[in-house]
Amino acid sequence: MSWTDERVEVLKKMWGEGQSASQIAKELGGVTRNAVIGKVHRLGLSNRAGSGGNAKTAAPKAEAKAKPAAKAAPKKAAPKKAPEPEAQVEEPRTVSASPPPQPKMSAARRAIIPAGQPLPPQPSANEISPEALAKVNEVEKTAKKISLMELTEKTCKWPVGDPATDQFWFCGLPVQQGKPYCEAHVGVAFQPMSSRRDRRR
DNA sequence: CCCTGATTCGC
DNA sequence: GCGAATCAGG
Repeated sequence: MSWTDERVEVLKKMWGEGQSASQIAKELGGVTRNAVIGKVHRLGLSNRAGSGGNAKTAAPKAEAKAKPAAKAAPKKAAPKKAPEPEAQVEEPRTVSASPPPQPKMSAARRAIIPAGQPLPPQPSANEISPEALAKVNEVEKTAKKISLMELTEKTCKWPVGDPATDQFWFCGLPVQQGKPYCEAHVGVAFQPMSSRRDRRR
């Protein structure tokens, strides 16, 4: 496979949307996530925030490790510094009861839900960590709001709203590994027994 | 172990 | 230019 204009376009789009390299690779097909990342870098759009944003995962170390076999001598050098001040841009999300835009449904359709997942308990917003709750509220604003049919094993299955109304959707954000929910919802779904214990305060 | 992106370097 | 191998981190 080669990087045709169309494929590059998809790459750019998805990367811009914050999709992970592996997701993009799967979507495109015929390439690995490494290829995607490599391409991303060569295209010069390594960081997603345009300006000011930094890849938080960039920590060049200058120490070689034991190589398994005869490999080239490692050269870790030229660390990049980006002294740019962060410019957090808040997007005025106008999410009322409007139908969520459905950008596109494509090859992301491959995993059928086993139908085994028990529905999560509704967030009885009571004794959950204020932080976790705040986070969830945040997330629910930016959630993908997908429908039942759109659930995959990799989409957060946290339900929001009343199933009896059309105000019902699933979070749909990328799940925490191993969990059925995204990070934020894992936070409220799985409470340490300790925290709910002495709620009698 | 699952994942993420970053970097290097032979091709 | 490409991407596997590797690295580093969550």
